[in-house]
Amino acid sequence: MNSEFTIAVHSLVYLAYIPDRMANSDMIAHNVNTHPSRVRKVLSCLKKSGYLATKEGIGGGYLLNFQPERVTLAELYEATSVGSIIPSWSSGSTDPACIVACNMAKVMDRIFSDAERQLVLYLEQTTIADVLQRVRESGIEQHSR
Amino acid sequence: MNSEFTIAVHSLVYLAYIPDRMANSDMIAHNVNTHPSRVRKVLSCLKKSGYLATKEGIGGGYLLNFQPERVTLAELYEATSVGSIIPSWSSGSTDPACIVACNMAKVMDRIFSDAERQLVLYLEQTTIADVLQRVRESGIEQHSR
DNA sequence: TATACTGTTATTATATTTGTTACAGTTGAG
DNA sequence: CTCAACTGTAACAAATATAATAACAGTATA
Repeated sequence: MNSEFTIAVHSLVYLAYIPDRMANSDMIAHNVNTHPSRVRKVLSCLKKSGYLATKEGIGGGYLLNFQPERVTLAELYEATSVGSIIPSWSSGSTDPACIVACNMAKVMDRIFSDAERQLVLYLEQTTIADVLQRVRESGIEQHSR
Repeated sequence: MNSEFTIAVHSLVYLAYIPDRMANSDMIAHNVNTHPSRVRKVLSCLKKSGYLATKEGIGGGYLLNFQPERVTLAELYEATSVGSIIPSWSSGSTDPACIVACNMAKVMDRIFSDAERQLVLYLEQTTIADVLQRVRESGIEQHSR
């Protein structure tokens, strides 16, 4: 799985967490632990999909453009990483002498596509608000020990 | 997703397809379109899990050790590629100043593990015999055009 | 007009995946 | 017994994918 999905989810959870729901790429990159440029790349994509507003110039940054309860991980997967569970390598050949050799790639591709559909169905069950909630619960566990 | 899973499935479908259900790594590698050594690596793993018998020496090779109707893709995924949909990269840091930064990795890891469980559930629905059937149907489509 | 941002591209570094070679160990035929 | 044909495995090389970094044009705002 593509780690841009992780960066997208983390960034949005972080924005949902902070009071004014706004931060620039430096702050997000520091929280996510990657390079600001990578954050900008992922978030510019989420902006195009309408999940974020941006403000350029002094004091600007990324601003959450949705209710955390209304955006699911499935949407973010589709926006950033669709196809990423399908392996780039395919078996078989176009040699028509063996139906296994020449049809396996097609059959496996179908299996992977369907698997991805199942994955998306599962990701639909979790919203950004849910993830933030889990983060908070993790924090509580941590302190109570 | 790991392509060893693809190699495993393709190899077993091929063995299930050929009449005597036996072939050596050269024949399988040629059908799969990879190196015999890679085939041996994957299949030695499947042998350990009991899906194959091997015969060394002249005329030897890999022999299907199960009914194609009784082995699911889930088992092969577990044998060859478990964990492969979980990204190696994790976000966040151990810096305790922000609960998002320090708990996201754990929360995401849980999400990916659950996603993998869903994937396995899906793969349980398909057997090697089903895949072979689909290969045969692809072949029919191909000829009827 | 200077400054602080985003958006984007290009480049480098690192990690992963795949291909290949090599060889020890095993089996069975002759 | 000996040779040839296998598997099993490790080591290495090549190719590819991923992540980090740098650079800079464009834009908004103080």
